[in-house]
Amino acid sequence: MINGAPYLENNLLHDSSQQNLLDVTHIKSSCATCSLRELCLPVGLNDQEIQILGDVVSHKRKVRRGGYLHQSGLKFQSLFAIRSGFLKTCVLEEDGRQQVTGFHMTGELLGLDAISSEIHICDAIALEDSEVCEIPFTKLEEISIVIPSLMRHFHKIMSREIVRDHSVMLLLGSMKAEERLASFLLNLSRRFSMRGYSESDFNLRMTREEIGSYLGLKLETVSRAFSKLQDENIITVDNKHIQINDINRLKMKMGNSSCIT
Amino acid sequence: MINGAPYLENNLLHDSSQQNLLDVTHIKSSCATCSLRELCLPVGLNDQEIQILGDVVSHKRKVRRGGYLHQSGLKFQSLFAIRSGFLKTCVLEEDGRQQVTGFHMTGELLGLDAISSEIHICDAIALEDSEVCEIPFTKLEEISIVIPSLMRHFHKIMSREIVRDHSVMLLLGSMKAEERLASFLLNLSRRFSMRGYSESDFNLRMTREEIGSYLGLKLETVSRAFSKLQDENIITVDNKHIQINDINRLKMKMGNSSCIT
DNA sequence: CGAGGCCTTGATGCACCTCAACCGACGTGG
DNA sequence: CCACGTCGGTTGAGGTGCATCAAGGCCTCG
Repeated sequence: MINGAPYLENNLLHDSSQQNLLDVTHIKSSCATCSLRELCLPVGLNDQEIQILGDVVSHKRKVRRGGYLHQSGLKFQSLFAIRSGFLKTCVLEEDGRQQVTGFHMTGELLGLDAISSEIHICDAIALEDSEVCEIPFTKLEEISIVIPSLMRHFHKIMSREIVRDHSVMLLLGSMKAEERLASFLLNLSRRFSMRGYSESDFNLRMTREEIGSYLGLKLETVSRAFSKLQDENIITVDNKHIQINDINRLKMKMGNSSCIT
Repeated sequence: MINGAPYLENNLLHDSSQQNLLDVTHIKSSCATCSLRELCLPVGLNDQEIQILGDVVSHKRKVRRGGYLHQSGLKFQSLFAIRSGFLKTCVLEEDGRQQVTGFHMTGELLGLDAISSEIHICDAIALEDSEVCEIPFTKLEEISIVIPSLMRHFHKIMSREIVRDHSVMLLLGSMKAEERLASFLLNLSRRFSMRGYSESDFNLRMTREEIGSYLGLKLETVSRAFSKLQDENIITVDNKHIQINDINRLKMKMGNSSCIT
């Protein structure tokens, strides 16, 4: 999908990848050679341990823009580590509204919320063509018995997700629209910069409505908040292209509250 | 505290001890005889495994009403399982405001958010005299290597916390005051009923202000929402004593949204 | 008794929602 | 080619739900 390559390619490894309903393809991959190993699950593992993990994480899946990585209600079997691309997770309410619970980029792990019930309780949708590594969860638990440092790191990842959620709760519970948007932009900025991209110049992958859903605001309010920050010369907005002109004043906008982690 | 008894009493049963800086006491305990083992970490373990776990969970701590179980910034070493009582967790912002991130009752596990940084990032404060079991986290990780079902259950507990946080995010992001309060009351009701207490008649342990902080509302708004639900004969409010008169209509109040899990 | 904590209720203001109009980009089909 | 619809975004006008400010009641405690 990234250069228009056919999805239905057939490779001969133990991986026979047909496109399924969820709009993905399967490809062999390995942790040992992955450029994300300092960001992803393998953090802190030695070569041998990475090899064991890589054998478990044998499948790579592609999800095209707009496609589902997983859907609410489906049985949970694997976590997904994002190799490239950008996804959102969202829960669908009975009345059709959907609430975005997170935006996810390379090196992040998806599916942690499904461990408890073994059923996916949210949808994961690609906001741009994406590739993920599939990590069968029971196998991950098995090898984490022989690789204690992997287990420890996995626990930290889950814990970090809880911390992140708490900071979003704080945002939703006590910040004004402009503060929320500032916090959101700074969070994106930091995550882009951690991945080697510019911290002050990036493209949003999501619509105003998705941002609003995540921040507990209506899309018009998000748009107005963007305009206001631009009027103050703190950022420059050109549709989805954002430049942060004065990151310190953007931080001031958040008031005394701490940023989304 | 409850009846004005001195705190520094020294009794000779397995029930006493000295008050330390964090206002707690240390006592020997065991999972094998704990009435909460179907609710707490030991879920699904056999007798031998419970024994191993019980040996690790050797200390019981008491926290008086208003006392800290742990404080933000302190080094994380143990998880805490609540044996009795009721606690809140909250983060303190730079400007002095505090936001409640959760209310916690018997059988629930505290400290999961501190695993990632190994530093407590929130305060845990007892809302009534409470007892907790202290679970040294590195030991828990060690024994979960030899008790895979413990590891699996622990992962589910962490995952459940993430699910819970997502449902609170949904509440904060999209529900009106009355819906939030209804959701909150139904959540308490369900958790009380799981523990053998009445689902329709209970006492709140927290103030209106703490409820408001948790729900992203001001205390006056919480108070008005209580009054409104009472005016409609859905609940009866007598200060902290709540009776749910019509649980179905209370559920309707939440709209189509799902409850806090 | 007075002080302080917790709660309730009323009056007022404002931040955000809602509704609506409009714009530009893009794709489609006559 | 242009007409047209759709989608995402911006902006304005008006309404409203909640915050804010303020007063007063109840209870406990010293």
